[in-house]
Parts: sequence; C-alpha cells; structure tokens
Amino acid sequence: MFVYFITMTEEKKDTEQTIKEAAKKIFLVNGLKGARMQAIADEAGINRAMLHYYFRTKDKLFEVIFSDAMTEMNQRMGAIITSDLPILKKIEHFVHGYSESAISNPEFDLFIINEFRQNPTYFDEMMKTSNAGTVIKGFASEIEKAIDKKEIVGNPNQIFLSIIALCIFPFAAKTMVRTMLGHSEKQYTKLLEERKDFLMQFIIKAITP
Amino acid sequence: MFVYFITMTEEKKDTEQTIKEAAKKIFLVNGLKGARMQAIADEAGINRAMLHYYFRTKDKLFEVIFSDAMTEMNQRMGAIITSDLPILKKIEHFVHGYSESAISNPEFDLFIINEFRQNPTYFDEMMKTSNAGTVIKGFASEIEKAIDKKEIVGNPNQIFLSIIALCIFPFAAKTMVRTMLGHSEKQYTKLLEERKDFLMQFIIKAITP
DNA sequence: AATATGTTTAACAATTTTGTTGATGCAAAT
DNA sequence: ATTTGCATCAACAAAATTGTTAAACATATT
Repeated sequence: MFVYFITMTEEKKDTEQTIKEAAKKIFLVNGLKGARMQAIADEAGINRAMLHYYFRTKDKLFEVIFSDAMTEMNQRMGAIITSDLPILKKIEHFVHGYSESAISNPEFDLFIINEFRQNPTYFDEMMKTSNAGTVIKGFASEIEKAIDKKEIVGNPNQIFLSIIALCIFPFAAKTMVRTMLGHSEKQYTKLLEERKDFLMQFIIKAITP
Repeated sequence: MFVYFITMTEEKKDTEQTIKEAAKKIFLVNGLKGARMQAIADEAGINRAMLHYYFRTKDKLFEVIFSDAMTEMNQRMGAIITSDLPILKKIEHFVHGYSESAISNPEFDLFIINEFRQNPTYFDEMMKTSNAGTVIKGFASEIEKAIDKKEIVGNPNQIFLSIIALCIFPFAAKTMVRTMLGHSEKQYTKLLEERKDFLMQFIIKAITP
C-alpha cells in the first residue's frame, strides 16, 4: 500500500513533468503562436486534454515554461558575478560559464532572442528589476572601467556586444552554422566544446592593448 | 486616357507590392505558422480577401517571401567574392558588405536563423547547389589556406564562426542587445554604423599572428 | 466490497483562422 | 451609353485549433 502511494505520486508528477518537458521542446522551437497543443501532446505521448487538465490553457502553460526559461537566463547571466577578479578573469569566467550552460540547453538562446523581439516591453521591465539586468549592467560598466584604466582597449559597448555575440551566436544559430560547415551533430558539439578555450584567446588578443 | 492607364497599372502593381511588403514584415517576425493573414492584411491596409486574390493561399504567399529572402541571402554572401584580394582585405570586404545590407534589412537575419532550424533539409540542399553555398565553402577554405601560410592564426572553423557571429548577431539579436544596453533605436543604429570599423580592428587583432 | 478521489480518454463545443464566392465598383474599350 | 474585365469587399463556408465535459478507469480509504 505504501509502495502504491509512492508509485502513484511519482507517476502523477511524472505526467506533469512530461508535459513540461514536451512543452518546453515545442515552445522553444515554435514560440507561443507557432506552437500547437497537439504537437505538445504528441511529444509527451498523452491525450491533449491532459494539457488543459494540468495547465488550464495554452497561455498558462506557456507562462510556466517561459518563467522557467527566465530563471535559467538569470542563472546564466549570474555566471558573471565572481566579485573581485581582474577583468580578463571575469570575462573568462563568463565565457566558460555561459558555454557550459548553453551546451546543456542549446535551444534556449534562440528562444530568448525571439521572445525579446516579440515582447520588448516585458524585457524592458525585467532588465530594471531582475538579477540578469543588474548583472548585465554591472558587466558593461566593469568593461568601461577597465578601458579607463587602459587594461583593455576599444569601445565598451562594442566589446560587450562582441563578447556576447561570440558566446551566444554559435548556439542560437546552431543549425545554420552546422549546415554551413557541413558538420554532423557530433562534429559541431565537439567544435562547441573546443570553443570555450579558443574564445578566450581570441577575445584576449582582440581587446588587450 | 493614357494617363489613366498608367495610373491604373501602377496602382495594381502597388497592391501586389504592398501585400508583399506587409507579408515580409509579418512573416519575418512571426514565421509561417506564427503569422496571421489578418495581420498581414491590416499591415497592408486592405481586405484579407485580397491576399488570396493575389497569392491564393498562405503557404504560397510565404513561398514568395521566402524565395526573395533566399535571393537576398545569396547576394549578401556574394559580398565575399572579390577574387584576388589578400585574406584580410577579403574579410574586410565581407564585414563591410554584410553590415551594409544588414542595416538596410535588419529583420532578415533572425528570420533565416529560425527558418534554418525549422527546415534543415531544405537548407542542406541549398548549400549544395546555391551561390551562397559555394561562397561560404570558398571563404572557409580560404581561411584555412591563410592559416597554412601563417598569415593568420587559429582554428579555421572557429575563425569562420567567429567572424559571422560578430557580423550577424548584432542584427539577429537586435532587440535583446538594445534592451540590455538600454539604447534607443537611434542609439543602437549608430552603434551598428560605427561597428563596421570597430569590427575590422577587433578581428585583425584577434587573428593576426 | 463499497466508496471516494484524482486521472485519463473520447467526444463534443467554441473559437480562431483560412479560404471562397457573389455582389459592387471602377476605369477602359466599343 | 453599354459592355467588358479586373479589383475590391462583405458575408459566408470550411478547416484547424483550442477548450470543456461526462463517462470510464485506477487506486487508495473505509
């Protein structure tokens, strides 16, 4: 009996979790309007009515997935905070940290970029209040300070933009780049792994005086 | 009478053109499934039936816009071909050429990235046959040669990926970056303009021995 | 065994979106 | 002035998509 209880609870959670994972997969690729509830149900291997039973509406389900994604974004950006390291070490910490989490969830980057465009006001608000917002602005101003101290050279905004471009683009445009290079999934994953180290050398060369 | 004839013809073409421009705007932001015919009609300021009158179905209308986008992509990538310049000049030519065309059509980049993901096989095919495909592979192999000749240093694929990341990302993730930097549309446009020159210095420093 | 509780499903209803058609207008040709 | 041919629109029909419900099912509690 006790065993049954555990089993049942686990299976219940499993359904909800299964739906969330399926929904994440579909929403991340198709966006809110582009996604179909049936596609999510198929992905989860369950009846479509279950989606409504657990999450009421498409919008509410999306909201859950979206919040999770935001939390993840805050965590990723949090990788920058490492208090009192010199700027190059800080950049290195960010590059490695970002790459690590992007490798484990490579669909995420493009989703965020798309959502930003579709819902700019939401993110405007978020930048003012959230962890990510503070971190990003802090990072940008640290770059500025380092330039003042002649530790690195260039325009602060351009440098900031370049660093995140080099980090994010390989994941956001994964399929495109992979196709351009004629790489298999495996080859490209290897490229991304190796990139962590390549990038630091590349960036350091580019910004040190 | 002659004047009337001209006027009428122009207005007819205008409607079709108006629809195409509106459709481009909507499809580029929302994708095929995410776009709504009513949204396109509203954007064009005409009755929705007109879309069907001129283009039959949503799919066919999308196909037209998509083909145009592919043509543009081929043209952009063609900016690389400048026959016998040294590698750094060739890169410079690409960076400037790409930035120029991206500034005039900034929604395009993210659209292509998204379509690549949604329809990988289509692009796989395209890379084998099209202008863009040849150009991209040629560019990648030129970088490889230059590395052999010790003109530049690094891994060829990483360098190729880095160059296109630095060029494309600022447009693809425009809204995101703009929000992160707290820039207005105007400020960000200025940043993109200035970036043409910044980028070349950045890239040269990063890849010369 | 009977009951209660939450889960699942198929069928249905409502809504949204796409696609069609017949009536109307408008300029050019006769 | 009448006719012709295309463009436009409002209203309608069809299809796709989302949301609801009542009944069946499973499992734990009594």
